[in-house]
Amino acid sequence: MVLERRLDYDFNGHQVQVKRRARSARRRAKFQRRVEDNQMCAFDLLATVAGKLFLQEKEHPLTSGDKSSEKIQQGFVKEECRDASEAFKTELSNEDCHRRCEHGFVKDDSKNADKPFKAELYVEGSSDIKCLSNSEVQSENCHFKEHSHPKIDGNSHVASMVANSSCLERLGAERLADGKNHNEVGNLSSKVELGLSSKVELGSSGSPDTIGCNLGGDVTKVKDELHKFAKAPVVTSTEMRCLDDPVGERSPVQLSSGGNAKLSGCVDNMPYSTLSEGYDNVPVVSRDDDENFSGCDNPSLETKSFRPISHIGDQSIRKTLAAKYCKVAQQSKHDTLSNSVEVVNGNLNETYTSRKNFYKRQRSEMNIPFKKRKIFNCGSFSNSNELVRSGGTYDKKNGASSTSHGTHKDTGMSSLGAHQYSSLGSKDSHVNLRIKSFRVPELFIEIPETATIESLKRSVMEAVTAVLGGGLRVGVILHGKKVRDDSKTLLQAGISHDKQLDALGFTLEPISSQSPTPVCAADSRDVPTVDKPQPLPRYPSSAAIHQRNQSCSDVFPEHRVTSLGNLVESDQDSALSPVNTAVYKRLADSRALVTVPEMGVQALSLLPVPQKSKRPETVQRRIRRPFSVAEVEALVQAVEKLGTGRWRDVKLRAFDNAKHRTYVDLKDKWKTLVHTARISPQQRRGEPVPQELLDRVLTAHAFWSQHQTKQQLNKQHQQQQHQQQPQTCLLLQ
DNA sequence: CTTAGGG
DNA sequence: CCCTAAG
Repeated sequence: MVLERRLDYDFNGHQVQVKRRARSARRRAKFQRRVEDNQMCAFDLLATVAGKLFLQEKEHPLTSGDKSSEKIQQGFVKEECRDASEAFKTELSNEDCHRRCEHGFVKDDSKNADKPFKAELYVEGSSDIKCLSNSEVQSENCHFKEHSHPKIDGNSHVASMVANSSCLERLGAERLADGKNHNEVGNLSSKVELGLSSKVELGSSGSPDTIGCNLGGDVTKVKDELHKFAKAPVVTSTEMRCLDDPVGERSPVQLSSGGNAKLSGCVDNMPYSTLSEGYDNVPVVSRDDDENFSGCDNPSLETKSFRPISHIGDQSIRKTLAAKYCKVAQQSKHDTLSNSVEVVNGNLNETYTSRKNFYKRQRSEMNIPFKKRKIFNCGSFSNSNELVRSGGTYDKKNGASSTSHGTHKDTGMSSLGAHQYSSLGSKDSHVNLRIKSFRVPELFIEIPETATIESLKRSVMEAVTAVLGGGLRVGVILHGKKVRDDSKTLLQAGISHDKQLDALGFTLEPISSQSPTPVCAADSRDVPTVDKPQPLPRYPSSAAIHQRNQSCSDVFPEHRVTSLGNLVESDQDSALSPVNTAVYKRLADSRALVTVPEMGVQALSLLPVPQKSKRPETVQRRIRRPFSVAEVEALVQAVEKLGTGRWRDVKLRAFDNAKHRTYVDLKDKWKTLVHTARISPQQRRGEPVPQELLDRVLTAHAFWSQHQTKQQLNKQHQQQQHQQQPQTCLLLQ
């Protein structure tokens, strides 16, 4: 990719420069000057940030007390920046990795490969543009508060970074691209800023990156949260992504670098648990410091939430990422499903090159197009939607308050949630179960930057309802084990009112996934009255949908009505894409439990994009959905029967229900299958396809190729004959 | 809209 | 997967 290459180049260029110091004194001197300049800039920036933080601190005395501000002032930014750049680099190098966070960016002139790249950060409140050289931006701790920035020129973007003293935070700065680089990631015409408070964590090496913003926090109100989210200022295009915090509480945004990124030791040393605690209930919304978290009903919660933010020290600072990609990966063993909403915006001009294509795509499927990593920023915010019910009633208050006293007994899986309530105690003892929260699996939302907040809200709502209504099934987990036998009674399964059901958990899983995808956990001491989920057929059909709805309805009756089964693709396949959710061990504290199975996210990431988008949004690339073995099997079978060249028929015959598989996809898959079959097993990637299938692929391919050739020959013959015949006729006449 | 291929 | 040229 051009962009990546270019970025790499920049980075490399920097490295090169460093290594070749001796090469040219002049160059060195130049570099030096630059460094100095950058340092100055960095300090300026820091000062600004520090000032801001200081203000915050004042505002939120609770959180004061860290040395971070001091550090910042002292210029401890270097490390962090370096980390950021490294992370960035790492990310760039990993094409498949969606997680990208932005950091400073290159405003590069391609001509100056040798020079360190310069990143420009725009800090709110400061009219100056700060320039940090790559090399300069390194420091162990950087603490920046998020800032929003107006875009300065057509291509410039704001960079905002906030780091907290705990070192955990990190953020990305938006990258500025110069006018020439339209394809650069950083090149966004605008930025959407979701004000979410979150904590940004830098993954330590080996961990996946993630940027997440935690949305609401406590549990309870998906809707509210979403609404809040919607209220966040959307400046323009950006991809936003939020992660849920595994714990179920608001979590910080995590940014991790690619597996290789070297992060400063800070992160590693920082006990996550500590952090997490500090971040609990971080307010999701706010765009700015002074903005209050309006959705909070619970005072205590509110207070709590702010604490982190205000803290310079160990709390997170909210940040805005304007960035690019952020792949969320949250999940550690403890994670729950990620529910994140991803809003992707792109630069219209760039991305949207063809309206025609856009429509085309829309017509063909409802996939979520992903613009190639270029253009978009992401902001992520995770919305942990939590539904709290007590006695069947949706209870927000409890949700909020429960958090405070929440005793979480982690049993294998932590408890996200449910607290139990006393049983009603009747003859047939009932189990009252309270599910404190559920996380909504990842959602992708595509929306034009020109869309209104209202439409954004609607889109999010639709996405959420679609998922809740028809894209999920409920799983029951007891003592860490998934209860698969749906025919068992609760008692038989070990769920009774007189037992402590600490280990009872529920999960929301994509219907298509076969592996357990715990989404949420609940713990209850009493017996749950909730039904158990039923395994769905691999190929969900209408029947499957039914089931889904039913199972969902048990848990979320309120959503049943809105289920938009149709919006959700019936993926039979299921996605198997290995979730990038790598494991985040650091998210330790999590009370949430959750293990994230592979397919979970993917299946859920269907994008409930409004069918008729009023505006063509940026064309985005569809999400990648690797073919499952079952799909391959179906494909092979169909091709064996129909032959190559009849992809539409193949589609109808074998993938009629898979809306996300177009005949072109099938054709492409066949192409890759043929290729795969021809290469050595060692060279194959992805989910291994049984050799037997590959053999059939080759056989079928050979057969039909030959067939096709013959047909063509026949055709030619016929044509020749036809041509001759008329002539003959004429002659006869 | 489908196919077929290159990217 | 995307994009397109050709039917």
